[in-house]
Order: sequence, then structure tokens, then C-alpha cells
Amino acid sequence: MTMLTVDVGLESPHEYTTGISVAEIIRNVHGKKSGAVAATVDGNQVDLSYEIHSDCTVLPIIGSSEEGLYILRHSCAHLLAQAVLEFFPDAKPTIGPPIEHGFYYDFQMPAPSEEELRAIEKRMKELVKQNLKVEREEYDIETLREMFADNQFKIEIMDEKIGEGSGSSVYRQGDFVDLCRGPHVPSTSHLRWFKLTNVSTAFWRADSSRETLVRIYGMCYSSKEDLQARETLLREASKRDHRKLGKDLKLFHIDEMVGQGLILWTPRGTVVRNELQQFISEHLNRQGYQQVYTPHIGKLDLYRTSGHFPYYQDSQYPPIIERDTLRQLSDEGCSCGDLSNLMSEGEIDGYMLKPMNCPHHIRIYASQQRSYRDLPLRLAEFGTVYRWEQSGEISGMTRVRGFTQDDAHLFVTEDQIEQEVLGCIELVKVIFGTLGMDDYRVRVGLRDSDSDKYVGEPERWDKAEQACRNAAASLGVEFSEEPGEAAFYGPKIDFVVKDVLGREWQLGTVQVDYNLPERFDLTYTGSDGEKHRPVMIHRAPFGSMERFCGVLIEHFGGMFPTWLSPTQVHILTISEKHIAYAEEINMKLSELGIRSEMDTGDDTIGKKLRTHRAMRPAYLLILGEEEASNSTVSYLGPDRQQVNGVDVQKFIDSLIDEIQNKS
RNA sequence: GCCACUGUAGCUUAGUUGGUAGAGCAUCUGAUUCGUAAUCAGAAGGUCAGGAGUUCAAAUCUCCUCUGUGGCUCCA
Repeated sequence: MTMLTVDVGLESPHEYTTGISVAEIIRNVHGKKSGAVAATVDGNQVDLSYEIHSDCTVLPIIGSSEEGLYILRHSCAHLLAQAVLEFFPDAKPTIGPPIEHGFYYDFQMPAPSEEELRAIEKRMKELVKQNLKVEREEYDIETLREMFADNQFKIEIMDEKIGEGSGSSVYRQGDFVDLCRGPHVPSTSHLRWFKLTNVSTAFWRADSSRETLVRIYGMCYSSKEDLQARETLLREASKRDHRKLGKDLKLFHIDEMVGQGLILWTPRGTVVRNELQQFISEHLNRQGYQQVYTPHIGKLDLYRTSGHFPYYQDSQYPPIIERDTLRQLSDEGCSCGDLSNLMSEGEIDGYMLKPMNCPHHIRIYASQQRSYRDLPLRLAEFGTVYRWEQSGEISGMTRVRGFTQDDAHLFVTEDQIEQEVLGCIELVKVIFGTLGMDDYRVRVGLRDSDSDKYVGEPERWDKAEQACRNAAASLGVEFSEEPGEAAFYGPKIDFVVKDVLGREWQLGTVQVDYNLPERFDLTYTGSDGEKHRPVMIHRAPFGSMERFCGVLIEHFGGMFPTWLSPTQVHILTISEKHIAYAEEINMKLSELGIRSEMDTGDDTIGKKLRTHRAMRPAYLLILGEEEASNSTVSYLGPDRQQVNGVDVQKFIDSLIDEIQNKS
């Protein structure tokens, strides 16, 4: 019997007889309760049943590790398919991969109802209790074709992924068999902590012209605690849903009659937006930006020059045509198709709702001669743009058809790119910091060296990419480089922020652009007296006010910090004897620019507290006999702890302090 | 845009196999003037998302449109 030398990750290797399974090795090294769900042999993932026949390195994959969770979730997808097939024998399983937090499996089948979903879940739990062995079997392709002959999806996968003459593996648990590379957990008892979450649809191969499939999603973890933590988080997230809070707290309204994806900012929401815009403006001024206003529409020709029309025609509102032109075209019997062609070819002109602010800003740049002394020229605008998002995409404030970018365009020399990109990131850092969103990262989007879709010379790209890298690095912000993620016209930086629940939100970007200055033939006079081409930087660090406010609502769960709070103080009176005192305080607060509101109605104080708490003001003042006779206030602060008998002036001073410090 | 589901008063919702809409909160009017998460009583409020159809009869069945939700796809 041959002995093998196996590196088990300890100081000295172990010796085993050939043919030993990795499960036995792991049990030998790490004990019975190793928590292993699979293993790696020389870095390759294998099942625990895998047998060793030569010297190698064997390391366990623990269920709670990232790799281990991936395997648990993958196995859980199989378990789902097994249960589904028991209820729906005609269902055709297609693919079932692990995903973040869980897994899904796509089937060709009728959509299961909520009750059926719960029944499937229950059955999965039973299958776990049965502790079915999950076994790997290998077959040649002909045999596999026979085994899955009744499932055209599996056949299609085989045709594509498995070469003629070769084979692949299947995994069997009970009477369920699935084509799969593995590895998988050794038995179903490892799959205890899962839950089916929702049913949706997807297309086979993500191709809308192919079959529609039913996708069942589930979450899966290695421990009860992790599963429960995830469930708690999801519950908390749904409580914070900005669509619900936006309605409850009267922050914004979306009206069927106005249109899909169009936000109506109600007075309370407008306060939040204005405070934010004002805050951002202060920083813009500090950083040498100049603010501008530009109209919501512009001539088609402007967007022909910029390239937005007709390239992005499908994701824009259709153009606006002048009345006389329309009349004339109509007299000539022009069809819609003709009209569209005429517009694309530039035969007729019209106006477009702006999908971007840059063309307008570029024309401001071009409105006068520029010299190197003018650069960097930084034009900022809270500019509202309109884009025709697909109807199925539109959601709350985060995916809309009309939105206001905290936009700016910087016209710079090539040497200024790095410093200006740095300035953009600095601004983001300050504002995220103020809002308590300290956890964020940036993605540096670089070009894909194999592609030729990019405009501009490679040397300039190298320089700009390095500038973005340096800027990100010099701020000590966590960043990742992502080749292939650049826009065709230049490298970019995306901001991804984590909210209090740890959810990531992609907000704004900073993008270097060589293309538009070229298209608009922008120039500046250098110190050498020659004409040079400026470089543009687009930046909208928060993306849009709509999206950003939506994220903030969820981040704060509707409980805004005092400076942002739509109403900062709600004054509640105990009885009508204290109305005069309440009015006096309300007046004082209003004069100081503090947003306060009174409830002098005849509800009991308990009822008033209940009502006003629901609106999440920063402070709830309670004014009665005690307070009126001593010139004090009692309040529930942002932490909802009660403080009694505070001198009015002291209260006001600390409130103003808090607002000014944005603390 | 595609697929599935969904839509009843401002909000949350009840409404059996088709028989002609009921409640709570909010609103308004009275009464009550009260110290910490719902004071009492009364009134008003609905072309049951919109349209067409089937039927003696439609919130309920069929079709179309619109909105919303979950996904897919897309995102300058």
C-alpha cells in the first residue's frame, strides 16, 4: 500500500494511505466537528468524498467561509429543485446558482403560489431531516444526454459546455439528479438555515426572446444566527423603505396623473432637499465652483453635436417639434418613420428635454475666448435632466425619469486632472462624513486594453487613469480598479456608499472626458499663445437629489438629523391654558429660522405624542403648567429621551448649536 | 421593454359560489381641557384604477389600457 505525503496546512505534512478520502483526512486533522462542507486539493475545490491518490495539499472549506457559503447555497439550490420536482413533476430545472445571501433556481413551470412556495420550503426541511447523501457520479456525454433527454435546457448547457467525447458529473440526492460540476455538501443535513424568499421570472439565458422561466429565490446561511440576522435586516430594510416613509412622512409624492418616474417634492421633502443643496453649495463655493442655471430643453442640433442624439434616442423622451414644422410635415403626408429619419439626419430641427447638462455647460465655456488663466473652469448646476428609463425599471425615488443632478463640469488642462479629481473626492468625503456615511468605497473604472471602443490616445488614457488612481489613493479611500468599466470617452470613479444597514448604494461618478471637448471643438489659449484642447471632468458626486434623498431616507429610517429634519421642533400643549406660552416659544423659534410646528388641539398629551412621534421631528416639546410658570421647556430629543425643565434660552442655544454644527 | 403578480375612501383594509360596498385611523362638527404611544359622540367621505364586453344583475367573470410590486434586460 502506497503512502502519501499530504500537506494539511500544519507545520509538518501528514502521511496517509492512497485512496483515502479528504473527509477522512479532515476528520483526522480537524476533528469531527470541523465544520467542513468541502475541501480544496492543491487549490481545486472538491467534494469531501474525493479520494487522494498522490501527494497534495488538502485544506477544508468551512461552511461559514465565503467559499463554504457558496457551496452551501449551491447545494441549497439543488435541494430546492428536488422539492419543486416532487410538487411539479413536469417542471424543467434549468440553472440554479448561488448568489449573495442565497441562491435561486430557474424552472420552466407555472408560477407557484405563496402557499405552494411555503409547501416547497417545508418539503425542503423534511429532506434536510432525512439527511440524504449527496453523491457525485461521472458519465460520458452520451449517457448524460440520455439522462436529461427530457430537459432541453440541460441539453443546451451540455451542447455548449461539454465537448464531444468528454463527460461531466451529476449530483444525486434521493431520487433527484442534477447536472453539475460541484462540489456539494456531503449530505442534505448541512442545509439547515435557509428560507425561500420570493418568486419571480427570468429569461432563459437572460435573453428576452427565449423562454420565460420561473425563478425561485432563497437565502441560505451556515448558522441560525446568520439567517436570523439577515431576516432582521430585511425586516428593518422594509420598514425603512423610502417609498413607504416618503408617503408616511409626506416627503414626496408620485402621481399617476403626472407620470411614471416623475417626483413631486412636497413641502417637507423640499426642506430636506434645499438643506442638502445649500450645504453642497457652500462647499462648491469653497472649492472655486461657479454656479449656473441652464434651461430644461435645448436644440436637437446641440445633442447631435454632443452625440447624445440619436445615439441614446431610445432612452430619451421623444423630441419636441415646432408647431409650424409639424403642420408642414403633416401637409406633406410625412409618416412617423420619415419624421424620425429626418430628425436623425438633421433635416429638421426641434428641441429635446435635456438628458445631460454638459452640452449647455459646454456652450457657456464656448461663449467666450478662454485662456489657460481661466482654467480650471468649474461650472456647477443642480441641473434637472430627463431620461426615458424603461417602465419596468422605475421605482420610487431611486429610478426615475426626471431628476436633478448635483452636476458640474470642470474644464481643465491635462496637468490639472489629478488635482481636480481629488477635489471632487474631497467634497464627497466631507459630505458623506457629515451625514454619518463614513463607510464608502470608490471604484476606479479603467479601460479594457483589448477593446478599441475608446476615444483618445493611449498615452493620455494612461495619464488620466493614473490621475484617478492617485486621487483615490491620496485620500486614503478604499478603492478598487475595474478594467473595462471606463466610459468610452475616459476613465471614471464611482462612489459606492454603505448605509447603516450595510447595504451598498451606487451614487455618483467623476468622469474624465476627452470626447466632448473634441466634438465641440473647445479650445483655450496656452501660455505659448497656441490653441489647446481642454479636458472635461463630469462629476455628480451624489448622482441625483432624488436618488440621494431616497438613500438618506432609508439610511436615517426617516429620522433625519436635526439640521435636515423637515420639522425640527413640534410643540405640544398639555391644555388650552398653555397655548399662549406655546405660541410665544413657537414665535421665538421661527424668528431664529428653526422649523417648528404647534399642536394646540384638544387631544390628550398621550395622543399628541403618538401622532407627532410618527412624523419623526428632531424635538418634541411638551408645554404645560410646569413649563409655563418657570419659563422652561420639557422635551423628547432626537434620542427620544425625556429632559424636563430646561431653561428656554438654554434649549434654544443648544438647538442652534446643534443645527449649525450639523451634529 | 419583457414576464408574473397587484389596484376597494387621504391611509390600512373586510367583502362567501356574480345579488348592488363595511370597518379602523385621518378629516369635519359637537362635548371634553386632560402631564407622556389612541377622550367620547356624531357627520361627511367610494363612477370598487380606467375603458369595453358577458349577464336580468359585475368590486367579483373575460379582454384592453394605466399604475404599483418582484424579477429579467438596459443605464450617457
